Amino acid sequence: MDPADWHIVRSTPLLSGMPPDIVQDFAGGLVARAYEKGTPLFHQGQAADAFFVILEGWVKIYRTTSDGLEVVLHVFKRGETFAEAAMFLGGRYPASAATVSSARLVRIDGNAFRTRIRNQPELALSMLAAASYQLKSLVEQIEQIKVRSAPQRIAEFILRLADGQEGPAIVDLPFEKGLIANRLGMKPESFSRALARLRPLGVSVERDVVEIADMARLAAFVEFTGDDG
Amino acid sequence: MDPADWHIVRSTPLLSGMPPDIVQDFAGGLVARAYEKGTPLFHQGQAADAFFVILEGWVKIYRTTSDGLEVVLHVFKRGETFAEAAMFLGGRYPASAATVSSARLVRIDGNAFRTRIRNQPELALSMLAAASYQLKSLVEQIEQIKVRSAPQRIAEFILRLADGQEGPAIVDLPFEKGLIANRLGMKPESFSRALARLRPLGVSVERDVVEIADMARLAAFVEFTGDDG
DNA sequence: GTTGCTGTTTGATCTAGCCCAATGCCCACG
DNA sequence: CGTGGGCATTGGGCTAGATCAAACAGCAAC
Repeated sequence: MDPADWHIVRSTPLLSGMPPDIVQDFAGGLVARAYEKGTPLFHQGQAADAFFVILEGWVKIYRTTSDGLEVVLHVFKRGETFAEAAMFLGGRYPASAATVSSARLVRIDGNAFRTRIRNQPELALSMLAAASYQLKSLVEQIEQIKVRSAPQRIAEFILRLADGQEGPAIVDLPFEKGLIANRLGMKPESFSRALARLRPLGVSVERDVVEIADMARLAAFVEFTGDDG
Repeated sequence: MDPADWHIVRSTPLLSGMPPDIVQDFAGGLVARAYEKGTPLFHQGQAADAFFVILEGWVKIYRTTSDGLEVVLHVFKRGETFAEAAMFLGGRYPASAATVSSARLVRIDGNAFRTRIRNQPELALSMLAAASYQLKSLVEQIEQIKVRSAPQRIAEFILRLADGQEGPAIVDLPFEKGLIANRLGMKPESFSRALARLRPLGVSVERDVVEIADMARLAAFVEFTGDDG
């Protein structure tokens, strides 16, 4: 854990509310570890005894149905924490997690963290904030799956990647298209075609590099129910 | 608030973790109130200054999109609390709420509750439990929308209503079919047709009463991806 | 270079569920 | 006891996206 790593850990929504001395107190125990792409971190149903901070790379949260289908619920990125709500309860993970790129993570043990919280009510407040943020994001995701078309969902995804840029922009797709497709609730073939359908809106794709002529146009497209034009 | 009401309030997951004396302490402030069917309780974007306990009736949580479409995220029933996570943060409600039947609710003020929590870390733990339960339920909902067919989602809904009964069973649909349809992510027409398609599995419908010949058969149907019979 | 693997694209077909519209059923109200 | 307004069902046509299948590109190992 070098200083840059520390900066990331301290700036997560979960821990940023933590008094500095408590964070320091944590310092000794935390170790960053590198994972290869595709490493499983935990499985749904397992005892939830830890949560994670991502220093580098991407991690997917997914569920496997009884007949082997995989549904990706979320893909977390550098600087985000995941599994904290499940861990906190000391129950079981409701979904599985695995890295989707090579990654560096910090694993934070649940027991240690829980006992700290009992003495630090303010910590619980940050936990609640984090949980509630997740809640909101899931709520939004449901809305999107239900009311947006495939191209709109992709457009929205790209907008998020470009994160507030204006005018023309270039973004890299951070992981395999098949995974993005799953995350957006569609099949890889549909993703490919839907992405192609964004070309008239000034979106061109070369391998995993996406070039957007005008962000505003894309944003407008996401908003409209797309009856025509 | 008669004793039966109290029993309900005390047995919510959120408050059951609360020490009895604290609950007593609350007693003075709480008032049950009756609402007509269709009464809005709060709107998305409003300051989240309270949460609710349902003593009687049903409440829907929904989002209205920019073009007026409504997506129902959840329908809560008697004995459940809602909006606690949003309230707790003191931020804004991420969705709207309205009664879908005549109802009796207890409204619990956020400020009062928040200050109590600061002194009672254990309370925060129950809050977290509640939040995490919601999280899990949303996660499951996303999985269902993505991988289950319309008839399967309905079957699942019925199974939940019948809550563990075995063999033959009879259940009442608790509110309008259109609302159930929305909650399950489909149109009323689709709901009607999909429900009819469950007849071969021993499900018959008469107005809002559903008769199931064999719960096990329905449960099996939900599991299989339905490639064929 | 060749082989093989994995991920992506493209094509052709099929279908679940949406849209639009009509009709029917029930209950409330005069 | 009629009549009107909500909800529910039914019908027909349509389109988005799934499915099945094949071609294709990049990359690693040999």
